[in-house]
Amino acid sequence: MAETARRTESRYGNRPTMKDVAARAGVGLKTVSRVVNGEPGVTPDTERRVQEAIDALGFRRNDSARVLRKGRTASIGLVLEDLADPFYGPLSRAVEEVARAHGALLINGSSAEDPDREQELVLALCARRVDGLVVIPAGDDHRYLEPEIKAGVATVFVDRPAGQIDADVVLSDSFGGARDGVAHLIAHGHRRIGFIGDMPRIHTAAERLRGYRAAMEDAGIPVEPDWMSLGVTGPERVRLAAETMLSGSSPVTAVFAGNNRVTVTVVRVIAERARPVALVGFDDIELADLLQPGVTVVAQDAAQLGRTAADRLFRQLDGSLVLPERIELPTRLITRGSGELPPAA
Amino acid sequence: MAETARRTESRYGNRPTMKDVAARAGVGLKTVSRVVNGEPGVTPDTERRVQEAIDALGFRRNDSARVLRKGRTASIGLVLEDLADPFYGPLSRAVEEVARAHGALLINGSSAEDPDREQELVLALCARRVDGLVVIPAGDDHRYLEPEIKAGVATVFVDRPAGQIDADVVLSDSFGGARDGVAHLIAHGHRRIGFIGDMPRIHTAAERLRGYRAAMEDAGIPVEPDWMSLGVTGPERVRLAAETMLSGSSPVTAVFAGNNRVTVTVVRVIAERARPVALVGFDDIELADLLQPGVTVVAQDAAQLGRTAADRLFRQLDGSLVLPERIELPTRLITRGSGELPPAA
DNA sequence: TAGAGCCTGGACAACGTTGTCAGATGCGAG
DNA sequence: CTCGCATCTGACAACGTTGTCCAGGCTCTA
Repeated sequence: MAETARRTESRYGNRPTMKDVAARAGVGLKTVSRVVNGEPGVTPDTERRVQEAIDALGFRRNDSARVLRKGRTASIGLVLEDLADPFYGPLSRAVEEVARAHGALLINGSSAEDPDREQELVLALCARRVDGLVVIPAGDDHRYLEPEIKAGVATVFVDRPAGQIDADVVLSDSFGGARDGVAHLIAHGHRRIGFIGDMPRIHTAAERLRGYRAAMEDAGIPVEPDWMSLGVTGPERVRLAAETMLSGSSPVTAVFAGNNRVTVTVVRVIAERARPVALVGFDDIELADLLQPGVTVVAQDAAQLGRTAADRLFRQLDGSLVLPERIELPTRLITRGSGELPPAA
Repeated sequence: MAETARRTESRYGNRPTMKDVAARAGVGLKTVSRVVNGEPGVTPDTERRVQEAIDALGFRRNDSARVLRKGRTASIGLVLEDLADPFYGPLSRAVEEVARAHGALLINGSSAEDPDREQELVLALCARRVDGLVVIPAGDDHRYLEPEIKAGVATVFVDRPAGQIDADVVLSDSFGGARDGVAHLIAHGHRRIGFIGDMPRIHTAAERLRGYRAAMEDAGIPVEPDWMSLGVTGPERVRLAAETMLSGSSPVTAVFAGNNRVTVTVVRVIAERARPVALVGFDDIELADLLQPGVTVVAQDAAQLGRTAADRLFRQLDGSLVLPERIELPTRLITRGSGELPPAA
């Protein structure tokens, strides 16, 4: 049991290769290759000898060399904003499952909402020669991807459209979802409604704001500037924004929260206040039904977003897709109480 | 603007190579390599010509070939149970950040708690020649990894120890955390306390059960068999288990939930019942503080777990680590109300 | 001005695998 | 007994990159 002897004699590079296996089994290089890949044309006896040599040496095929030779890597890249965000977990998992079904591995990275970092990541993935890319864009100019796409890297954008290039996109209906959510608040008697969202350069944030404005306009309610607050979705800023809207001479009676992170902070702020405030949030959150009152949300199906995107990716690779398309998935309003509170005096 | 012409003339493999760049720039192959890698020994004028050729052709270095030549891939693998589980998001992100700081990419996969799938994934990653592996083990026999570790693949296990091999492990103190959590319930007057956990073959589940038993024994409380329920953590089974414990002739007055998934289901069951039931859960959950009552939890720091593991991984790769070690991170009891309810009659 | 030494650039092999193709072996038929 | 064919096996090149090594041109000094 000398397992502790790790990397002593063997610094690196002395892994057995097919040549070693061939030598040990007393066969040719190609025969080993045939056995490893399950190709026909090897007598059972030879195969057994090769297999024994493989086991004895602990040989494992070097996929780098294989990729170099064959062209395809059987891996796809996923670039998203933050793996730790509960919205992206299911999305990521869904992409992974589709990849797995196609025998591909998933390489992923977080852009941290930084366009430069996104580009750096994407290009690193291209250098690895991933077969395809699923990108949740942070930046708004993706012309840097043009040569890659031309060279055959399948590409699908998710959650937000690509900038400056024509590519497959899978989105949720942010505009419609937000409009419906705000209309729901209006239907319950609210007229002074606040909107707190992500940075305006993020497409979904802009769309949801547009949905908010549309709902207000449809109802003939003029929107006051200080009812809207866009920016980073860290707790500090959101808290400040919410408290500002809820205070002053003519405070809002309801808030529409632009995404899951905003929603949780707004829930906290509202919970601290005496006067009830209606709330509808974009994105479902766990345990939303158990809060008092339950949080009404506009839910999007993150897993479905990921599945759809990955499906399209592999269909691009199959060659069964030709033209880029824009797919918009519907959202669903889930009423739980917080959106149905009447406006307080 | 003919961006729609994707993969027409170019099926694959006709990406420009260094040879193409060299030809176009009118220089030698190695000179291109030098420019691409920022190596010294190229006159500014030559460098400019090469750079122009690179841009004109849209050349991108093929990392597969590079890896084959150099030996190291600058990528590490992460195998966990389910990317969609909120516990693993931050862990995964933390590993990614450390990898990024070392210039490495992260390839990850979900084992879905299936030992075969775990092995399949790990070996696929080894075939890719990842430099290192962070594994949250699903199985309990990892001897299949021995040849890989010997060959130089740095390996760190997280959250649960490796089976049958001697390797670095980073854990949370499941035993101590559970014992403290249960002791907390006992301190608030409970004697009939239930335990609902994950499948017993999972190390953390077994350890937490052991912590539960220890706390009960320390208090001199004999444990009845039907106070303990271990199995899959899907809502159906957990719900059934909770309802069973809470009904009958002598129901439990408090429940210790073995992980985040169990906790949310138990919270739901408890919310439906008239009689209050005390609850302490392992793992913190979002919004736990806003529920009525707030959910008392034994929190572990998932991000710290990931960071610690990744750090050790790269220190193995540096060669600054020699002997496998077992690191146990402390847990933290966060009291919020649900654990402080007195036993109901 | 010649020689030494430095700097730049390029030819070539090697990494480990797979595809091509040709050689070897064994068997049955004429 | 020999030929032909089918079956199995192996030699070799190629994938795209980087490390080694050498050649040629330059500068600097004596």
